[in-house]
Amino acid sequence: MTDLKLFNSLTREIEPFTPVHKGEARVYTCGPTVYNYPHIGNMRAYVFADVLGRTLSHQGLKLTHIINITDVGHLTDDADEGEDKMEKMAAEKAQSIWDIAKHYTEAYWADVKALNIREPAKWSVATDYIEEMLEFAKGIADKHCYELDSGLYFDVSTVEDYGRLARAVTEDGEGRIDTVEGKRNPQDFAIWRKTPAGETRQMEWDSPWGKGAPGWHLECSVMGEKLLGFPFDIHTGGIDHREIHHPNEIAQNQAFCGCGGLETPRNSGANIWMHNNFLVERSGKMSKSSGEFLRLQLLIDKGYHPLAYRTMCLQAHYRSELEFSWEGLEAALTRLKRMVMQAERLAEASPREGGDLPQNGERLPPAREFTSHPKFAPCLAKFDEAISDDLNTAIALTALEDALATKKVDAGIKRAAVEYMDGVLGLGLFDLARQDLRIRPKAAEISEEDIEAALTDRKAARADKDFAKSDAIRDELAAKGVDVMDGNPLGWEWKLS
RNA sequence: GGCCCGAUGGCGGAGUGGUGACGCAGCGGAUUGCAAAUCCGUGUACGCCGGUUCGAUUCCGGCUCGGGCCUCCA
Repeated sequence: MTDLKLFNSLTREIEPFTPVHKGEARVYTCGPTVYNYPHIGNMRAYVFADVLGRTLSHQGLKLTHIINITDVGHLTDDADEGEDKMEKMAAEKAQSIWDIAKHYTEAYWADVKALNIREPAKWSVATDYIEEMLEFAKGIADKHCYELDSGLYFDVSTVEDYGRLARAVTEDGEGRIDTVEGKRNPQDFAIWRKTPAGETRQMEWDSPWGKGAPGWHLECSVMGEKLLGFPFDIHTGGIDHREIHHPNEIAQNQAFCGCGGLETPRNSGANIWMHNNFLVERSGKMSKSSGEFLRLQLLIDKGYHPLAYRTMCLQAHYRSELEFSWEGLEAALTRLKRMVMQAERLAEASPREGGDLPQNGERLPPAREFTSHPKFAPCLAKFDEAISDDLNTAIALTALEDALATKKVDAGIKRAAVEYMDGVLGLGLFDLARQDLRIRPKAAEISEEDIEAALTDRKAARADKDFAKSDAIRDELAAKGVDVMDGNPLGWEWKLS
């Protein structure tokens, strides 16, 4: 087992991973704000966090992973006059804010499941922690906060090294507009947002600073501390969080623990802060606020299996921007298909000693036979080295493919080795059949029954050596988006893109 | 305007101071009635200009181009 090294955004260096609690890993992942559907760029963050969690399990650590669900507190913009995202969507849809949260939480969970993202130890829901947030806020209010008409604000000058994570310049930037009257520093942010006088919100709570809702940075500090304890091991999120949300969260954490500056990373509340880079399109970064966005369901509607998207994510390093294109997705689907076909050949083999990765909260079982097998030991070494090197999934994936391509070996050992590596990457190759990857595109002009009927006719024509007819049927099917494949048990596939 | 990042073959994308991953596409072969699918094999790259070095795609400087952030965002 190679020692795990991870890139820490706080120091901008690759560091050895040393658990805070021996034999354990405690991870907090910033989850979605459930005011809309997640797009596939959002989901990249959870695929990344999932691979991180699986890698920690692979390292033999008992994992406690928390992902939060933000159902309150995000503003449509940073000016505190901005509307609350949740309230806004509720108003637009004429639904209760709680129904909105439920609907989009479930939509998010569906995507999580479809992408083979493991269930965390807990989905922590922000509104379940209002009391704790109030306690947290009261604890830091005197020394670090001040009250304005619009709410309770955090004075960022009261903690050391504010903005270190973002490498932010401390002097006032030209482009930054101070929209809230009375803020001591432009970077000061709301801990508690008061409901404007004369208004009533669906989500509001009493507080020493009046009726209102918590600021959107507060929940992560509170849930991280409550559920994992400061300092915990790793805090993850999208790279955008590196600039505003996490620096603010860190400032709150420093205030809470009364500790010093960030030369000592654990004063931030977590030893390591990790951020995945964006999924981008040629037209620019994906954005929810720009109207149309790519949802996982759209990929499925076009006939792409969701795990093709996971494969696509794994082909790149999490810290690199990843270019999304339909061609790229199709390439990933083909790659996945070929892996699945290799795995299907091992379907009958009973794996030696099981290749299962430990589940969330479990410990790694003792070394298995395949780890010392002459043909698989090199694959596993390559795999382990790659995944332990700041999660180099691109190379780890090739090690998995090396194992799949290994010839003349006991199928049971091969299956165990493949299953193990796959357990870390999370493609679930043995839970997939090639047929599962054949998803009917929504726009398909022909039903599967009609395809099968046409193929029966074609088979008869071929038996009669009436190739003109059989080729005509094939052409008709091709025109309707179906590729016929005679020498293949699957028989036919959809033509995508 | 400020801060930051990137530039690798047709596309995507690793990695490295000297034998130039990998995937998809392409090409060749096996297979097929012909194809497709599958399997095997295979070519092509490191933005530009300098510098350091025996040697740089890899280190340093400059330039050009692209992108991100400074507003909600994974």
